[in-house]
Amino acid sequence: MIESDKPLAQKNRNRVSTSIDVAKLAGVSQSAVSRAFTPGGSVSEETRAKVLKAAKALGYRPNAFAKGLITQQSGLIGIVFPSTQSPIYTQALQYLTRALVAEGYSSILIPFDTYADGDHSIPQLFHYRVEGVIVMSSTLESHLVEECLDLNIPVVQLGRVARGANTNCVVCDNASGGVMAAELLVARGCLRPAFIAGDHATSTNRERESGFCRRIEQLLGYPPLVYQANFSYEAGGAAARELLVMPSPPDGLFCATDLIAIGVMDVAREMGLSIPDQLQLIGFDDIPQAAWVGYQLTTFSQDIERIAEESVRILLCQIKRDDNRCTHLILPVTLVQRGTLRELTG
Amino acid sequence: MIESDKPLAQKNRNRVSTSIDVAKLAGVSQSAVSRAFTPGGSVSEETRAKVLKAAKALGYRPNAFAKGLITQQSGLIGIVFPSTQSPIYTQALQYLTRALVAEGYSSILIPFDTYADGDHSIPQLFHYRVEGVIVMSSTLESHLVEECLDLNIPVVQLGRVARGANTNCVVCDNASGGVMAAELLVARGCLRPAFIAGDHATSTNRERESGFCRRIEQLLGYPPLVYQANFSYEAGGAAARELLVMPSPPDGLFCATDLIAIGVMDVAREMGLSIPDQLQLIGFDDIPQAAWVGYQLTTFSQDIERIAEESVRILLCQIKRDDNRCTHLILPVTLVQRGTLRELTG
DNA sequence: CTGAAAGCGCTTACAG
DNA sequence: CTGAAAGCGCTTACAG
Repeated sequence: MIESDKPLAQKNRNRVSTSIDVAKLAGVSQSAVSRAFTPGGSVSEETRAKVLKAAKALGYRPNAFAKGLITQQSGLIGIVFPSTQSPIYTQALQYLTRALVAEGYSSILIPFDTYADGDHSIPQLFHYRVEGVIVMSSTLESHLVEECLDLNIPVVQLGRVARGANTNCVVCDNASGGVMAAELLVARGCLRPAFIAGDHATSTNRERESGFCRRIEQLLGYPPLVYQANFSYEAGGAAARELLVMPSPPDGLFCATDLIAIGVMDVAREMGLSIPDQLQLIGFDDIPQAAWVGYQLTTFSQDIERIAEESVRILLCQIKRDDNRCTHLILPVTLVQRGTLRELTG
Repeated sequence: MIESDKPLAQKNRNRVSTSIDVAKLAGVSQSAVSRAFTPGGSVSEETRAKVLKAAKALGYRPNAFAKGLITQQSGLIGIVFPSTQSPIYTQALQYLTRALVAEGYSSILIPFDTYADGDHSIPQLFHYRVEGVIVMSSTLESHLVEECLDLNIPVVQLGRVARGANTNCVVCDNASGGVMAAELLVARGCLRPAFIAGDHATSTNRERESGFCRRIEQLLGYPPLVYQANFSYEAGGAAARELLVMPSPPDGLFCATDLIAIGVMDVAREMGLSIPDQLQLIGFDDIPQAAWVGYQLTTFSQDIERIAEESVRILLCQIKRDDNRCTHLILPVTLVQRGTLRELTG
C-alpha cells in the first residue's frame, strides 16, 4: 500500500505546471499568461508582473512542443556531425551550438552514420520539423541535403561543397592555401614538390590539391607528384614510407591536413631525415598538435569560429526571410609560420 | 503580381502533410493512420498497407511535436558537452548519439558554457521537456543536475562524480589506474615518483591522484611529489620545466592525462632527457596521440564506447521504469604498454 | 489591455 | 479491427 502510494505522490509533486496553473494562481486568463511570455505581447506591466510571479512560484516553463505545434516553428536546428578524429569539427560544433543558443535555437545532433545506415531509417530529424540543417560531414555524399531541399528546409554545408548542389556553404579558401603552399615551397628552392592527398571525395581535398598543382605547374613548368592517401595520421606515415625511399624523393611536401603532415614528420624523423633541412613541409588546418613543441608545423589556419558563426547567420537568414538564394561564402586562410619551412635566403 | 504569387505557390507545394491528408488519400480514418504508425497498434494488415502507401506518396512524417504533446514523451535527451580539447569527449559524444538513435531517441546538445552563463538564462532544455540528461562536462559543478532532480528528470554523469550528489554516474576506475601506475613505477626502480595533477575540481583527477599517492606511500614509505597543473598540453610542459631542473628531479611521472604527459615529454626531450632511461612516464586516457610514433606513451585506456553505452542504458532504464535508485558504475581500465616505461629487469 | 475560443497534429480511451 | 471525439498546452485572431 505504502509502496504504491509513493510513486503517485511523486508524480503529483513533480507534475510540470502549465499556463493554466499559472493563470489560476495569478488570477488572470490563460491568454494573459501566454502574452506575458511572448516578447512584444500586449499585456500591462501589472499583469505581466503578476504572471511572472506566479510562474516563478510554480517553476513554470512554457512547453516548447505546444508552442512549436501552434506556431509551426520548432526552434530546432539539425547538426550533422561526422565520425572523424579531427578536432576541427569538435571546435566547429561548439561554436555552432553556442551561436545557435544565442539566437534562441536548440541543436539536434545527427551522427553521420545514422543517416548513412540506409534509407529505410527515416531520420527522426524530420519528425521534429527542424527549421534548418547544418552539415559538417566532409565525406557525406548522401541525399540528406536533397531531402531537405525537397522539404524546403534550408541547409548550410560547413567546410565542404557538394558537387553541383545549389546549397549554401561556408568554407575556407582551400584553393588559395594550395596556391600559397606552392609559392612558399618553390621560393625555398623546392624542385620536387609533392602533394599528399586526403580523401578524394571531399571538396576540401580537391581544392587544396588543384590550387597547389596549378601553381606548381605555372612556377616550375611541371606538376607536383600527387600521392593519394586519406585524412589520417597513419596515412601520412604510410605515404612517407613510400615516398621518402624513392630514388629522388620529394624535397617539399604539401599535405592535405595537419594530421597527415604530422604522420609524415614522425616517419621522416624515424628515417633520419632532418626537417626542414632535408624535407620541407606544409600542413593545413592548424590543429592544436601542429603547435606542439615536437612538431612546430607550418600550416594554414582557418577561422573556425567565424566559419561557424557565418554558417549560423546564413542559415537563420534563410529561415527568417524564406529566401532561397544560395550563398557560397569563402573565408580567407592565414599562414602560420613555424618550423617546417626553411628561412628565405636573401 | 507574379512575384507575390511565387512564394505562396511554394508554400503550398511544400506544405508538410498530416495524418488527415494521409487518411483522406487512403480512404480511412485519421485514427487508422495513427495506429498504422504506432508499433503494436491494432490495425489490419490491409489497412496498414493502404496507409503506408498513401503516406509514402505524400511524404508523410508523423509530427513529433504533436505526438510528444499528447504522449508527454519528448523522445529527446539532453547532452551537456564540455568546451574541452580532449578527444575523449568527442568520441563519447559520437557513441552516445549513436546509442540514443538506436533506441529511438534524439539528442539535444547543450554547450557547457551556455548554462554556466548565469541563472537568468533558463535552459531551453527544459522547455523541450527532455526525458533525461547526460552530463559530460568534467569541471561543471553547476546546479543543472539539481534542477533536473527537482523536475524528476533522470541524469547520468559520464566520466565524473559530483560530490555528494545522489545521481547516476559511469566512470572508469581512476583509482585503480592510480594504484597500478604506482606499482609499475616502483617495480621499475623509481624512488622519486611524482604526480602531475589536472584540474583539482574534477573527480577524475582526484581519484587518479589519491590512488597513486596512497599506493606509493604504502610501497615506498613516503608520498610522491604532487605538482598542481591542469588538463592541458601546455601545463604539462610548464610542469616539466619546473620539476626537471630540481636538485633531485623526479625519476618517474604519473600524469593525470595523456595530454599532460605529452606536454612533459616534449619539454623533457628539449632538455635532453632520454625517455624512459632518465625519466619514466605514464599517462591516462589513451588518446590517439599517445600512440603516435613520436610518443609511444604508456597509458591507461578507458573503454569509451562501453562507458557511453552504459550511460545510455542506465538513463533509459530510469526513464522507462521511473525508478530512481542510483547507479554508480565503475568500468575497468586497461594498461596500454608502449615505450615510456623501462623493461622489467628479472 | 483582456478573455473566450478555435485550432496546431497527434494518441487513445470509448463504443461499436 | 474501426471511427468519432476528447484533449495534450500552447498562440492568436476576434470581440470587447
